[in-house]
Amino acid sequence: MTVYPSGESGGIADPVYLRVRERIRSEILSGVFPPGSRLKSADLSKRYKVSQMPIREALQMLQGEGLVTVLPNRGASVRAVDNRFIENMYDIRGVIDGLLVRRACKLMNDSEIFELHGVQAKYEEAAGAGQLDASLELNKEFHHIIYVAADNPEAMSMLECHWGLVDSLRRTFGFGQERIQEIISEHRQLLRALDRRDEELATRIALLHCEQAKADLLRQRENALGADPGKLRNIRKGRTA
Amino acid sequence: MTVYPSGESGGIADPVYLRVRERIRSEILSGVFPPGSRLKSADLSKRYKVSQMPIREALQMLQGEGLVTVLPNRGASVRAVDNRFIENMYDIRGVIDGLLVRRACKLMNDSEIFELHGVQAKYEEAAGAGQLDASLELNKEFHHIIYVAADNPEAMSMLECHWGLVDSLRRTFGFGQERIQEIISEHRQLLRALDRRDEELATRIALLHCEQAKADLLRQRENALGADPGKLRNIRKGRTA
DNA sequence: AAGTGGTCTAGACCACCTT
DNA sequence: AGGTGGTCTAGACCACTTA
Repeated sequence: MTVYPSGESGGIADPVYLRVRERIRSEILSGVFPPGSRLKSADLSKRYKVSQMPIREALQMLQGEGLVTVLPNRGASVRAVDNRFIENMYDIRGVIDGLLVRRACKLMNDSEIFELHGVQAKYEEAAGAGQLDASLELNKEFHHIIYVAADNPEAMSMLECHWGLVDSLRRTFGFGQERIQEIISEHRQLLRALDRRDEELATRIALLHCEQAKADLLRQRENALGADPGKLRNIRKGRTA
Repeated sequence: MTVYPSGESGGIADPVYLRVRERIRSEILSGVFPPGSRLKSADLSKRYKVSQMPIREALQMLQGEGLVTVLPNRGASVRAVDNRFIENMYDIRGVIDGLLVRRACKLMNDSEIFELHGVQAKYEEAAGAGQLDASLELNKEFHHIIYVAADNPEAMSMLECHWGLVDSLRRTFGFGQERIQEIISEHRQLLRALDRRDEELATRIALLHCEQAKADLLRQRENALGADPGKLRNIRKGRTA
């Protein structure tokens, strides 16, 4: 028996095109397919031992995530995951998150805010104990509750679509020393703003939260690349594999 | 010889999955497939006389536009294009547009702003002469120049992805009497803010511009549905065709 | 346990780029 | 023209839903 974890591709993704999507994404992020390289369906077909169609689908979805570019009759190529790309992603994230938090602030009832406090408590516990997986999950849950309350499924799916990418980056580069404490503090500030129903403040904090996350991720990435210079630049605009 | 009109699917879309996408989109918007109805690839396959794979692709893309929902192993269904949906779309549009205008305000050089003035002049001319197609096109060009200058291709493609939908809605419901004059006025205000490099003001105007567009479209739609009540509610949660 | 309908495969087809 | 590689088709396969 296979169970889908409530709509997201969070756990074990059953259909081939979803599994292929995961593999391609992780291989792009780990540098197997360098920026600019072309992703030919025939190659990938041999590599993953599946036919071309699921690969096409996976590539389309990855285009939705911003990781690849697909042109009609011309195939797919890897979008460069450089500082600019990460900044762009987080800038988008920031404004949409702000939008959703603003609306959530208007629409959430007290019991939902109470639930949020509970998740935050569990998050602080897991983060304090240094459990990365659990805290990533709880962090996701924290924001998810807000997104659902904002009652804008279109915006929510945009954000959650990018979450896969952000998650992968986080698992690759980790968090800075003090970032966890900052996250906790920012979440607390957000909770306070929600408690007071202060839309302006809540929106501002959400934006700031994304700015800080962006800055931290860029720092972490800078460090990782500085320490291990060959890691993501093995080939410049090279062949597929 | 077939020529692609500069990357967008603006003109004649060659590959089957793009043509199918256009047809499904227009049939959803014209009410052939009512909200909530399931889109079965086998049915569509017979209807359009193509095999299932291009249809799958088209549905995936339409999911990206927000028009349909696709669940793994469970197929696609039509997202309700109701007031809430339109509001959500324009809310997203507003914040991303704001983001791009803010950055464009920082990054644009004088010649680009000059070009913008030129497009605006042509827009006012076409709009004054009541040329709907030309003015829609020039309006698109106006915003496109700003988006390109903002140097955030990820955000730009999100916006332009939704443009197809907005365009279809506009062609269906048209503009309100005074809306064209408002657009001209709002564009002029935006130009003035850009001339002065006033980021805050420019961002605020961009947001307002989207709010007004949203309000106008909702009014137009309300009128159309009021005048012709059966048009989009022929079936409630009905079968496919 | 059968049925419906989504997914995958292999190979043919055809658009675009190179010579 | 030839080659590469994206796209399309038909049918088999298999997951999920009905009875």
